[in-house]
Amino acid sequence: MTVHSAADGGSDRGGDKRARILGAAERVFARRGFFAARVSEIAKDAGVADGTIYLYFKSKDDLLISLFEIRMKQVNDVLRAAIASPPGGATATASPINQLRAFIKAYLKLVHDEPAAAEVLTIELRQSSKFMKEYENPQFADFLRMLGGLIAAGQERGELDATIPAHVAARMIFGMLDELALAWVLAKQPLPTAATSEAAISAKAPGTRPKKFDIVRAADWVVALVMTGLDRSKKEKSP
Amino acid sequence: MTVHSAADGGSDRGGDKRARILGAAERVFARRGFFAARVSEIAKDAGVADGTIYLYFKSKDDLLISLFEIRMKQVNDVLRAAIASPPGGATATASPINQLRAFIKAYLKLVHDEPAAAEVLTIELRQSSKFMKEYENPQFADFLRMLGGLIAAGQERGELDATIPAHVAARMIFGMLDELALAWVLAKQPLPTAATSEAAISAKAPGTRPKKFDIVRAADWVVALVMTGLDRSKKEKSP
Amino acid sequence: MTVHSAADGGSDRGGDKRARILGAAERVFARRGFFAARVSEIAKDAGVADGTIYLYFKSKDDLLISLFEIRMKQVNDVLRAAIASPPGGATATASPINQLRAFIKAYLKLVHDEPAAAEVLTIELRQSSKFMKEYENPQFADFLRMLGGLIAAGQERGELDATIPAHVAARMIFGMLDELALAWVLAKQPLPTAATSEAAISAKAPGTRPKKFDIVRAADWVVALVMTGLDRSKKEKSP
Amino acid sequence: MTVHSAADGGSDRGGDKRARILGAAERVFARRGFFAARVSEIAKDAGVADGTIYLYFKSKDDLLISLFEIRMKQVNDVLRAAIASPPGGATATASPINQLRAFIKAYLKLVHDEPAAAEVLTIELRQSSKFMKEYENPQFADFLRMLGGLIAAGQERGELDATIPAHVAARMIFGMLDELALAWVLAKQPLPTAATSEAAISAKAPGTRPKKFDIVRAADWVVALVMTGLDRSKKEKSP
DNA sequence: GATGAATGAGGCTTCATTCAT
DNA sequence: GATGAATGAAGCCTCATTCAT
Repeated sequence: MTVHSAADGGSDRGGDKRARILGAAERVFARRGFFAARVSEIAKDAGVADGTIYLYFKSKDDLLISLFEIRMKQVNDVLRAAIASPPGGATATASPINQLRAFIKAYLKLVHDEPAAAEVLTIELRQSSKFMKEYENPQFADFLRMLGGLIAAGQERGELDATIPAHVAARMIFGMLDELALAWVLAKQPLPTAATSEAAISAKAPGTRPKKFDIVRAADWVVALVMTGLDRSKKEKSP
Repeated sequence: MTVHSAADGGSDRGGDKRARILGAAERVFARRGFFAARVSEIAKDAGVADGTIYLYFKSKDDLLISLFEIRMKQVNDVLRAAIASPPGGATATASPINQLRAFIKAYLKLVHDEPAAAEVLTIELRQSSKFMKEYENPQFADFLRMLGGLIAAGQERGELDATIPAHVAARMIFGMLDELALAWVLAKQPLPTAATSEAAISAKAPGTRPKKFDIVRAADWVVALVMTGLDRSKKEKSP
Repeated sequence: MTVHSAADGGSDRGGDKRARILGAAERVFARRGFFAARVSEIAKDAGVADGTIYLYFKSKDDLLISLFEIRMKQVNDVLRAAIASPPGGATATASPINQLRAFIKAYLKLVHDEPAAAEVLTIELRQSSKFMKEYENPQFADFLRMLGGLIAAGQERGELDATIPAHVAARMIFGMLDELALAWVLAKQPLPTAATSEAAISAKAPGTRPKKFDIVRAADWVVALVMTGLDRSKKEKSP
Repeated sequence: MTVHSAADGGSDRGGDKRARILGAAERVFARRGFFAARVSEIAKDAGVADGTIYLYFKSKDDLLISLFEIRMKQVNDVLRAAIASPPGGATATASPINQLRAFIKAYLKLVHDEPAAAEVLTIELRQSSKFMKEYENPQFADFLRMLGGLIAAGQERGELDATIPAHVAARMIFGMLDELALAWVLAKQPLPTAATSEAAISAKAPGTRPKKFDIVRAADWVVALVMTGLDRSKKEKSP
């Protein structure tokens, strides 16, 4: 799945300039970070002239916002599909709990399958106060609404603990997923870019950059934590 | 608790320039974001000349790193104290579970008491891949080690679920705390700065920027989720 | 009188692209100024593609020069006709003085009838030292020669003061006409373009932008000044 | 009189950066025209770094506006002085007619003494629609008011023809002065800059660029035209 | 002839950092 | 130590012009 999703017969030629630019932007943003990314580098990576970028996007900011919206929409689409169709292919509508499980698994699978997108969503998005503070993202609101709706439904059925407000629970779950995604994404790169900045700290304290782990499998851990929690101390209750 | 906290004999005179600069940097970073923050604005806010900053810090980057390390160290100190002393003042060593509860509550209380610091820790830290990717933060490693150690201890005692690796669980919990802190910090500002940039999106989708909530109380929710999870469907509990 | 005036068999179809482009250029130059005018805006205004302009003109510069030459030639034609035919339709050759009067009146009437052309001639022409300094304009030379010739003829006949060199007097009269035209052209626009630039000064000092006046009537004032001057103090001399 | 007027002991060193920049801007604007002038060339000519210019001026536009205002103010000061003190040093207040004469002579002498300033005032000012259309210049309004006031005073005394509105007469006189200044300024340069632009027309039609003339002496011609006009045909005066 | 998407050189401006005082 | 005026590298973006269709 490249950034331009749709059926792409491999021919990256033609009028797909916009998609090429988005793809290049995603790579360069992931490589350098939004602020350190140079428009000229994106252009070169996309194989177009600098000015061409401005035929498709209003500004560098617009490029990031567009990228984010496209990606977040894809995420939402995938998640919506995941919670709509029960894994077993059963036709019965899935229960909120099963939907929640599917949601978590689908999200982390997406991170695994689209690491570049994951970088944009977990890192770049936070790069600019413009996006953090000024830019209200409808796609992200959708994401939270979907997750919160699942939880609220479960609470109404009495299947999920209702003491935690659904939208807060949604935030917490998103935080878990996001942090796992971030840790996994950062663990990936061995930083081949010989850090030019003298500010770069060379001593890599072990422990911060976690050993690479299986993010897809981590979904089970998230489900476990979210569903049953960590506490096993009350087992003595049972006679 | 100002940025220069301890070991500051009250003399806010003389060599406190370093502390004044750090305080100003924290405010300006929180106000503008790291990249949009201007060194000259920090200098003015601190009441020193631009050049003076370079007598105490190697660069703007160094300023952020120093700020982060000081704050994170304070956080770690507070958390260490919180898990060391049982809330009741009892001398007995607290159980891992109680320590975990204390840890979570102390963290969110800190966010509440020091919002400027919270901004630096939750937002600025992620603003630059320079810091995300190149800078290995020993204080953050300590934070994770402390949290992970608590969980590992609980797992060894059989009080906490051992199927989730301790360091992964620590990440998940940190993600929850961090996301709540972020939501709370961002909910705060009513954005009085009349967004001049045309890129600013005017339609403020309700729901993205959450209504202000009680972050201290939210600690109970985090504890609830972490300890017992959300699932209440196993009604076999009842006899 | 549109820009393509004569020799245009009415067929506004087909090869009139050149004329359409010139007309659009005149409007856009008048609206924006030469430097701020965009070739693409001219193209859109003319209803042709950007590239089409380059089928008819070498460059944007060439467009301005062509426009100026065409307009200036028209002006010269009108002026030549005006000084050739005595106003009363008499066949007798007009005297230089009457020709001078006719010249002045015809010029200002032209400004009144073709304000877009007047803008090009009074404003755009001076917008670029490229045109002021590098481009020697034969049409303008003709204009000055015509006016200077009139004056010289009058001087030879003893009807006009000969102390002022004819070509200098021509310059002075052109200056008067040009300045009046400029003042009149600028007085016209109520500046509907909500000045976005912060450089725009808001305080509109009354007096600079003159109230709109009757430029055709102003011809009489020019004639009066040129012919008899302002001085009325020596009238008491005569017994 | 350099751009920074005041007592300048020749030492172009010290804190006079602002003045050096203004002087350089005047030269470069005169040499290239406002639009073709490069900020970097101004900086080099002033012997400062590019960025230094922005310590003293908000933008390139601001530089031109500042330059114009300073120069125009100097012009107004000189003219005010000229019409205040009768040439003979007599203490009696000069008559409007004499003031008008003094005004005209002082203006053209100024053009002669400060050709760079004259270029800015006659050419650059008109380079941008920003200045022509958006920017209302209070100094130029003062100039016109001064000249118009002189004429109105003469008209009230009955010494000057009252059929021409004073402010229109002022415009006409300014037009004459401005056109003469322009012709003189343009006549000066032998265009040593081997025109690089292919658009440059090489054939220099003689006649357009007038032979250099004595602009100070030309003041007498302007006075003659303004006072008595050109018409000498009414010989009925004599007998 | 006509099109208009693409080009790419180059300008204005910002701002972290330096260094003479 | 402290200052803050000066520096100058470098980026985003514009827009006249070209050329494959």
